[in-house]
Amino acid sequence: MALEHAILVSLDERPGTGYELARRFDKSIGFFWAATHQQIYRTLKRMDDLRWVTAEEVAQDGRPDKKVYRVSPEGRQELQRWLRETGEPATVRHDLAVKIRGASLGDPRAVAEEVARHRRHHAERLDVYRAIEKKDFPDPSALHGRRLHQHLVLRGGIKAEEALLEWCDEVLAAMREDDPR
Amino acid sequence: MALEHAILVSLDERPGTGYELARRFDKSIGFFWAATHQQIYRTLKRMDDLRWVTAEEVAQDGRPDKKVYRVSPEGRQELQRWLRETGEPATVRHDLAVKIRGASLGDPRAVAEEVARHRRHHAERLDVYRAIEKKDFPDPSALHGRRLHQHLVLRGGIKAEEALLEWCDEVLAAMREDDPR
DNA sequence: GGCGGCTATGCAACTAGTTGCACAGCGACC
DNA sequence: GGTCGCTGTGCAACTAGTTGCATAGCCGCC
Repeated sequence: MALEHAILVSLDERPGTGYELARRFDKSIGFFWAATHQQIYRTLKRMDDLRWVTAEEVAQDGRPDKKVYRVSPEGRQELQRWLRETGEPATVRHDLAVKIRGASLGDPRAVAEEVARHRRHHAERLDVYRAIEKKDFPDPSALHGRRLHQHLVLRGGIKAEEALLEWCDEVLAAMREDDPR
Repeated sequence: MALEHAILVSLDERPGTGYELARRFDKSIGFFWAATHQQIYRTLKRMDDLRWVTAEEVAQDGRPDKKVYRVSPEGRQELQRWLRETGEPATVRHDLAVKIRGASLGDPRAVAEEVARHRRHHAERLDVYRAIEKKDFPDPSALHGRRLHQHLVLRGGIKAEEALLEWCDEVLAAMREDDPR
């Protein structure tokens, strides 16, 4: 399970509350590891029990107290242990691929429309990634260490979305030719 | 949940036992929807309760009886309903990306080695996909209907693995330049 | 003056997925 | 003669992830 480790990486970059982490998991690190606020709160609690993080309660007025978490030495050690571990490549689960494969058992046009929807999503996502790259990494060749690594992860997102976009286009073209309306 | 639907698609192509389905999920359809034999047996049982499949018990000698499942009319209807449904794009979970992003908090060289391991895995997987394409779809432009859809899904796998391979190479080159040994 | 959205946390119940084990006979290999 | 792997099914226990709800005050909008 890598949620703990994704949280450790994120908290190491900047301490924060469960709520803030949930925001970060809606973007940035969450582009490569999805998580809801529920999961994050539960996991932070467990990590606190394990002493991988320390929580500092901060009173606020006008809103509930918040707990600012930061990585402890034990947490950093655990992260280093995990980084040395070998892991299996992520298991894939693409309902869209299953739908395409089953298209001829239902309405292929409805499936084509679903592919078009996904195409739009991937195009948007790609725009977001490219905008981040332009803004945060204007000179990629000058990068080192942490900043380099952040950029490389973003590059992975860009390459994945480009491939998905091309695939959607290929599928749409082939299905249109197979069944011209 | 698409496991039921992946099973429906697979059983519609050819009826089979839980064991056979588990084999298929180790390759072919399983390249796009991972599942263990445990999950498959449990799901088949539930699908049988829902009358989406029918089971025919076949006695064998020398080994346990087997249950050959096939899709029922209700199952086909459910599949058609699902094909018309819109779904969200798959949530991603790439521990490798998390590891790269955290590389500078541990040993970047160990992470680079992990990237190299994944690179080998993706290169192998790409070879498998290309071999299947060459063998099963020698003339892609002549395909229609079900065969076309099967090929398009395979194309998605090829494009995804190509993108991952290129990404691994980019990461390895950049990390080597950042930290030449 | 009400409604929705933001910050902030969390419980409870559910669904899905993983891991380990068990049974059982066959054939192949060493 | 024993171990390993294949076919075939399945239970039990666990871990992970999702969904719905609750609390609670603030702010801005219509």
